[in-house]
Amino acid sequence: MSKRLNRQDWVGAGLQALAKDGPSALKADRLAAQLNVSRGSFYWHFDNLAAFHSAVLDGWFEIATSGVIEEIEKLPRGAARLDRLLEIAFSADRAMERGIRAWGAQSELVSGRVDQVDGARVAYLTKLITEMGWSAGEAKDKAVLLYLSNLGRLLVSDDLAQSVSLSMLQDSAKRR
Amino acid sequence: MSKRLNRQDWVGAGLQALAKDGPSALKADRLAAQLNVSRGSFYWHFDNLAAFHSAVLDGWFEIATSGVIEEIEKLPRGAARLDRLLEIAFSADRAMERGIRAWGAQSELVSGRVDQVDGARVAYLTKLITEMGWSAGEAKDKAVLLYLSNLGRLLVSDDLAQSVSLSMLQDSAKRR
DNA sequence: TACTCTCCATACAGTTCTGTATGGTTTTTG
DNA sequence: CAAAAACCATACAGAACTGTATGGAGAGTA
Repeated sequence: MSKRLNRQDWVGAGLQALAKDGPSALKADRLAAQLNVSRGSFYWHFDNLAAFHSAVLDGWFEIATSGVIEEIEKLPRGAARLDRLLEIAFSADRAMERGIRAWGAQSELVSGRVDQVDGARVAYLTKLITEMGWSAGEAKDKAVLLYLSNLGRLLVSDDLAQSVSLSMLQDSAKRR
Repeated sequence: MSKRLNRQDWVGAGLQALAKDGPSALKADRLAAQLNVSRGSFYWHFDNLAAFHSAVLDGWFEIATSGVIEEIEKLPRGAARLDRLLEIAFSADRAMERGIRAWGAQSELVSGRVDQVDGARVAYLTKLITEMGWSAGEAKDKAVLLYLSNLGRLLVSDDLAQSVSLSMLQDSAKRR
């Protein structure tokens, strides 16, 4: 019944496990059990755990950054872009973000990559806010606060996260 | 030279290790090596790992919440309280906060406790902002955004964290 | 059909941990 | 000082992993 697996299947399972159970779930052992295959399959697709981890990180990078920016850049320049970006960021997978950050707390390599992503996101956000007419300095400040509060939202309980609305975030970037 | 250890020593070492290397450092094995004793000591002070973890969590709770609120409550009611609270929150141990959240991503028990702390902090912050003359609704919104942006700041790279100043946060709660 | 990739199972050796059992060594106290 | 309490070392059994080696089974291709 269950078909044969490829690299993508393993990476996908890794991302899912990371979101659900944290970085300690990123083991060949457990993933194999969950996918109903033996570790033989794992070690065919990946040289070792480190190689697998690197692939998972790449998978997240694609989902969390490249993919999003590509989508935004298709929209016409203006308020619509910022709206869409905030919408995407606001509804991001909280468990995933949690898992990634947790992973970063235990691996320099991962945290370096995460910091890089944070930087890129803030830079892009700053650019969009600048396009809305704010000065460079104001835009940077607004972008940072906006990003940090949304990031905080992603890392906090469902309950607390739901007490802040998308419009509350949008307002902080638009109101003059 | 190195004296004999008590429970507190172990808990302290645990908190330090958590901040430095993440939750995967919370092992009897490694901590013992680091403290230059054998695991015999560990298992004399704690029944098992779970008991130790619980003690570490209690230690964090004390530092991160009770201790702070006690200090604030000694100050006269008014703006000074909010200032001091934000000052403390702003300069909190980022590595520790990272470690705790990372731990929470892998343990329901821990994340439950963390959510509880988040709730208590936001509630207290709301109270202080209300005391400054804002309506209940406005105060709650301001408190949440303020808390989330500072939390985000604690979890992000040094570089990004330093791009937001304490006064930027303070302003968002004070400006009319 | 035969050959060749791609994918997987199994068995083995080795590492890093947990928890228990037992006995020894300090430190405190009556 | 003697007994008790607090603290620690060592040795053992076992769980949860990693990585390697080897022998297949399945699907595509000449």
